[in-house]
Amino acid sequence: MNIQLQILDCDYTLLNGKPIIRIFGKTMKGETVCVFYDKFRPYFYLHTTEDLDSIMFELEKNDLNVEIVDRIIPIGYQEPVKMIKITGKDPSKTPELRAFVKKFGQPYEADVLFKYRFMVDLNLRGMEWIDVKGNFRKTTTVKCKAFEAEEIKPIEILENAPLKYLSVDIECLPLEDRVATPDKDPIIMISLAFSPEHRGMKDVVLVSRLNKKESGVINCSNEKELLEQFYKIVNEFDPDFVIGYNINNFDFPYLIKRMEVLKTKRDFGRSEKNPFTHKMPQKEIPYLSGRIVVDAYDIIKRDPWVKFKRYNLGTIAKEMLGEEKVQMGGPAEIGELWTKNNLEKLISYARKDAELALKLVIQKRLLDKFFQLAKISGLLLQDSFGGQTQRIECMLLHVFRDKKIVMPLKSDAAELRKRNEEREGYGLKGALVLEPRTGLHNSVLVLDYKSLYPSLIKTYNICPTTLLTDNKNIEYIETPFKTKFVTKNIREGILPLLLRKLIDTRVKVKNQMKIESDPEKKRVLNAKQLALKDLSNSMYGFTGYIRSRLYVLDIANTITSYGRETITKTKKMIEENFPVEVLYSDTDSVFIKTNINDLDELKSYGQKISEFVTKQNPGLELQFEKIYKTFLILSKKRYAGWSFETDNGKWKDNVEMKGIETVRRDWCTLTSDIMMEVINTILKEGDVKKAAKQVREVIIKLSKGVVPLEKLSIVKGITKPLEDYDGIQPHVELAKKIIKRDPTRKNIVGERLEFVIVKGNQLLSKRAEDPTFVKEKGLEIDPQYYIENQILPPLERIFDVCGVSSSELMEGMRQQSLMEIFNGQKPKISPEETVLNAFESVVCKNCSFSFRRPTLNGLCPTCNLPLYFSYAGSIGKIIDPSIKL
DNA sequence: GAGGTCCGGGG
DNA sequence: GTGTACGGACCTC
Repeated sequence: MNIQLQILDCDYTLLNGKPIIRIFGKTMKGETVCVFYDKFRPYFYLHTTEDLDSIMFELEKNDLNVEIVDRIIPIGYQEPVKMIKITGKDPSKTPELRAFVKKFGQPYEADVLFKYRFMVDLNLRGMEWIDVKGNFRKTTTVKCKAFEAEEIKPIEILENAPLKYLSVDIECLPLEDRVATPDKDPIIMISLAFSPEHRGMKDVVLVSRLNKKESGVINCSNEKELLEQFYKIVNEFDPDFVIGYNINNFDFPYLIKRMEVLKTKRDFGRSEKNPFTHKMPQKEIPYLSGRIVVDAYDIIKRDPWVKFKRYNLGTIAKEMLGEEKVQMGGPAEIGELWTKNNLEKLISYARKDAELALKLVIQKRLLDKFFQLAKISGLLLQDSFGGQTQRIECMLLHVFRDKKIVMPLKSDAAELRKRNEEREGYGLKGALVLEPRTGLHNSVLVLDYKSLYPSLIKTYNICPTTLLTDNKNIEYIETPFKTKFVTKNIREGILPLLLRKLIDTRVKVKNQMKIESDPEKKRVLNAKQLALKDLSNSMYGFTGYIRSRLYVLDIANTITSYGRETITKTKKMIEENFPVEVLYSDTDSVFIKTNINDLDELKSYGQKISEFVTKQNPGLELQFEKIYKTFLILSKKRYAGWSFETDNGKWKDNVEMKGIETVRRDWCTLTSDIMMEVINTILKEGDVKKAAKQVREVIIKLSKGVVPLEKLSIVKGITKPLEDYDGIQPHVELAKKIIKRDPTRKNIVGERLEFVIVKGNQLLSKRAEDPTFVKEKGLEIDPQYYIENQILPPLERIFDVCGVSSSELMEGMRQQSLMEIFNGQKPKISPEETVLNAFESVVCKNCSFSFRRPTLNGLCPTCNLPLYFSYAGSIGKIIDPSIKL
């Protein structure tokens, strides 16, 4: 008979020293099935320059199955060579075998995980569907139905099987004055949330104490029973996904340790595999066979597109779901509520946390992109949460197999050392970032190359497999880095081929998206195109990543050098053919200053420039990206702009900031507020003087002590016992004071302390105080600290490039009394005498014509009258034009 | 700015 | 499990 399954997980077990592959999957009806397959053996390749026959003889003597095959070595363009394919019996013995055969030559693919060896060979991919021929059979080794396979084939089904999600959150009780440690401190509650409902429940809280009966709560007589109940429910519900918030780093390791301590069953995966964490030097990663562990925290934190100030569940739930956690005054309150048997709040707190983690994953569709990454790359979903390297490796393995190319081993310590040394001497030169013309500018166009590196790889056939290392008489392209690659006519590189497929598919998917009306299907398509984009963009990094299996520094350097050449040429081409100036450029984008004010006109001008450049650059496409009506650039990678982009034909504006942090953990909200205010004034009103005034007003408010304490408090966490801190830090000193004042508050490790700096003669760090304490005692804050450490440092650079020095910004602050500054006016300077130290343009006051650079004789070409420098709305002389030219 | 170190989330 | 985290912020020189 045949069954069809969606692949959730894959591993193997040994039976009589032989491996049996297990594929855990789900049928369209929602049945969990484990497919057993015993016809697959571990193997790898050996390349040697010695006599093949004698080595074969030697290997056969050791009871190994050997065969001579033709394979291509991927680094450097070359023809296939003879290799020995060595087939073993037990995958776990492969490292031994690999070490043994190293004396005969170079092994290939001898460190590919057995499950992936199998999946690649049968062309199977995580979350994809398989059609299996075979029969159901009885087994006790897995907890679901078992199916003995004769034949396994991939099939194309777009839908997902019905999947089940379980969210888990534990609460524990620190017994002593320290963070909860699993070898000593008990778990008091386990909260579970189900999707779909389990026996009519959408959630349940397990409590390790007998208490009054309540719906949605299961009382257990002790912690051991609590763990047993948990085990029972997980197996009954049989989830495909086990979800949590920071579950990888906290809940799971803690649970496992407690189960060990209390000697309860721990195999809550779908097989009886017992230790279900991989022990790694510094970290254990939970792994449940047959299920997928999903840590919402991990996924949200790693999203490169959305950044949050903090990643605790409270902040994330509020920002992403608009929901609040149940308020709890830290671990101390948990202990207190538990001791006083006041469980109502504690239960709702636990219940809410599991619910929030579940909602994040399901409502925010956190898994969509990973489903697609698994389907495209071939990784199991569980492994798709990791880094880019594994994804590329897996994709390459699939293509390499088709093309009879072998995958090199991962680098060992010696190889890594060598690469590190090579890097130091030889280096990997990155992208080109041009020195910007700092200051405030108007009417700036942003054009950029869409996927520059992937396009370059495709266009120039850049790949380890096409790199020409010796002088063969063959058709090739020489790159600006002086490396040579054979042309596509000779052999299409694997990276170019993969990228071509990824990019073409992405175009197709995006077109499908446009005509798709079903929002559900559209969402899946969108996840797919995002996954394709992620994969295309990470291809370049693979050749330059130090632990890469295809580490070829020359290739990484070739790509970046092509990038640098492209952007340099682009700038030149634009400035030579259009009356504009390229203000700044980073990697694949150019910022162009124009004299056009109308948005639509600017856009079509931008398009005209990009078309012009694109025409002269085969394989590459420069695109109009957006307009900055005003653009303030401080330095490389640090700028702000008032952006205008079209959305369905309408202009949408936004104040954007890149590299300028307005929000930082170690800044108080007053700092963030004033930075935002200043940048907005400068960008939207073009009024630097007004912005400076806004700063002076804040300084005056600080001096008068009228700024609310909430705006001045800084938050820092106590992460370790106080005696372990070396230097003196404000929040640590405050912690000491707090304990001195209130000895019952011993458990301060792990708490986040809020503090303000107050006036006094002591060292700064000794003057940190709790805001509530400051209010109670009527203490005064230290304005000098806030001005010098919180207000001025982030603002100085902004005003500096706008031509206002920090002494001007603080003008008179030290000499005059505060009231005088508050009321006083700056002396008036006639426009002709204004001194500027940067300029935007040169203007003629007579005909109002403006130029980008001064004329040679300093006179207006039409009126023959002296020209003036214009900057941020004022006209005047320039202090030292050579600096800014 | 290069290089080294600490830290995150969780209770 | 054919294994051995990671990326960013911060500090120091």
